[in-house]
Amino acid sequence: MILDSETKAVELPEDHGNEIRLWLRLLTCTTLIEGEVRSRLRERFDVTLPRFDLMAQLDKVPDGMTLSDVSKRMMVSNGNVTGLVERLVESGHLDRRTSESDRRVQMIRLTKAGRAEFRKMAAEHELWIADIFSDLGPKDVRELMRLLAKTKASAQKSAQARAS
Amino acid sequence: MILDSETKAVELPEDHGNEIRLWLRLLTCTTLIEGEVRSRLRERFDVTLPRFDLMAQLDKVPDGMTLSDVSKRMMVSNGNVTGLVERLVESGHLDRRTSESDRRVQMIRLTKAGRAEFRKMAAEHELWIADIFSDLGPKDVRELMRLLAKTKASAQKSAQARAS
DNA sequence: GCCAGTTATTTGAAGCCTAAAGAAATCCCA
DNA sequence: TGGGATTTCTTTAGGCTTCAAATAACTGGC
Repeated sequence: MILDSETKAVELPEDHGNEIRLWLRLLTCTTLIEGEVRSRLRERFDVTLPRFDLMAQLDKVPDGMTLSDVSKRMMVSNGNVTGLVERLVESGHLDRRTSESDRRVQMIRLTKAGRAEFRKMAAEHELWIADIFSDLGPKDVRELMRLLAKTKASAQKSAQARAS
Repeated sequence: MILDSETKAVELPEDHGNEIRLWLRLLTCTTLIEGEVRSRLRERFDVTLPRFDLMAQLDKVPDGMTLSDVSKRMMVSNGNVTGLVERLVESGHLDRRTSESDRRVQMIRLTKAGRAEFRKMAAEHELWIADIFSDLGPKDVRELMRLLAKTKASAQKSAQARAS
């Protein structure tokens, strides 16, 4: 607590430079890696990152999921998913059908060809990621996981507080 | 080294699950925070994140910089910057002029109004970031900075190796 | 059964983003 | 000094992304 010349409580502007620098560094790392993955996906498989991400979500579930589920998991808007799915259905990677129990709901899943294609891409993708992080030892990886979990929780708390 | 039944060297597919999980967590953190900052900028100042980022780059230099400099610093394409700048000049935040020594080059800088506007936004932005990271202690912040620096270097090395 | 409220998705407008091709200016070196 | 290579920026086509509004289907209470 700091008091001014008339003995009144004063808010001193604190310095948050370290947090800002941390955020910028986090952003730089992600942008760098994301750009690298994006380039390689395009070069190697002529596919975009959002399409790959969507297929990755669907590969985890055999029976497909709803558009809303996808949109929550990918942390993008509903309208975004609509267009993305449309193009992937068009190209034969996805299968889409209206749920019978609730006709508002669209169930989507990978086609056989889509799944095969994805598995092929995922196998290489895994090697790229391993290479990108190859200077980090197992201990570094563990520690980063821990600190990022803490960061995620902190950010969620902050977002939650604002939303309510 | 692993040998198969005929005593020939064999590449065993290694498991890179931890690296993949680390990358996904890194991406989640960034997406979460970026979305939060984006929402707040829109709500509070009706400005987009790319515009804020561009203005942040220009606030650091009094005499402006070239479009190429901006594009390198922001890690986005040249064409992208052209459009962004156009809109910010239109709205009176930026001043743009052709360099006299090299007529290919466009020098851009914040207008007086643009700088004032940015400073106002930046002050609040700093508080948001501080709040978002508020569960991390100073030690956590230092450790994250260190590990992300290492990550960045590793990713750059990998990208460099591919490019050459 | 009906209506108000909620939920799932789509649409539309605007902006962001990339890659690739093109235009203009400069550089460099033979 | 001429001309090919390079650099800087813009343009184009296509796709991604958001927000907000619209549509359609479901749910719960009466």
